[in-house]
Amino acid sequence: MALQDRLRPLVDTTGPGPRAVRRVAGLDVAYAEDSDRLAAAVVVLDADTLTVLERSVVLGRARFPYVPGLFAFRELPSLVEALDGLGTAPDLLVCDGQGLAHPRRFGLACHLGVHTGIPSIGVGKTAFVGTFDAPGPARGESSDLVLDGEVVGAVLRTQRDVKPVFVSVGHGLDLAEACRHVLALSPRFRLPETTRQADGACRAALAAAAAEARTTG
DNA sequence: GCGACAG
DNA sequence: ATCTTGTCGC
Repeated sequence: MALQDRLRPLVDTTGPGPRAVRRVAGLDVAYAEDSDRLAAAVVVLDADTLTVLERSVVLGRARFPYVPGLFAFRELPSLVEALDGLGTAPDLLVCDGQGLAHPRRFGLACHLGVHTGIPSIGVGKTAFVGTFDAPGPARGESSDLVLDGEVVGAVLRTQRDVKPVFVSVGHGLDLAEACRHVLALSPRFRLPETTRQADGACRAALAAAAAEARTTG
């Protein structure tokens, strides 16, 4: 927690934002049911066509338990390894989890953004902190996610009549721009294409590793 | 003190 | 996160 408090001042919550977003990366981690095995994936998509440009997946093992508020210490190490395996650095990171919508305003998206220096966004499937009103039913509508009287994120409807996602700034851009990107990345499904691709990649890798281990014995 | 709690 | 069982809709 002290480390998060120390790094928190390094977060840029306004930024000019990434100049030109060409390569957008989705990051996610999958865990083995039993054992501490995990697979971390970073999938880079063309921001315009949303087609996959590159994938980087690493197998590893959980070295930190899941503790609400300290989530980055569990997933960040493996995600950084996967990022290092990329041929070209992405222009934007879309993380599975929260950014500023965190008890100390330093969720996984902030941590990854500060660590890499790459603009980042946090997209959570459920709320972690804060209060909010339900956003309107239309795609694109949103409401403020408030914590201690401060707007720490947005509850954004990416598909009509579908449960909204929780968007918060990670690093290097503002909330409005973050929501704009998330919406552009979610033309058809609730979750951004980046998140969906990363989720599929790490799960596939974990399954492949299990099958290989099974064959090998 | 008790319950909640990203993934 | 992961599992389970069933339902709804394209």
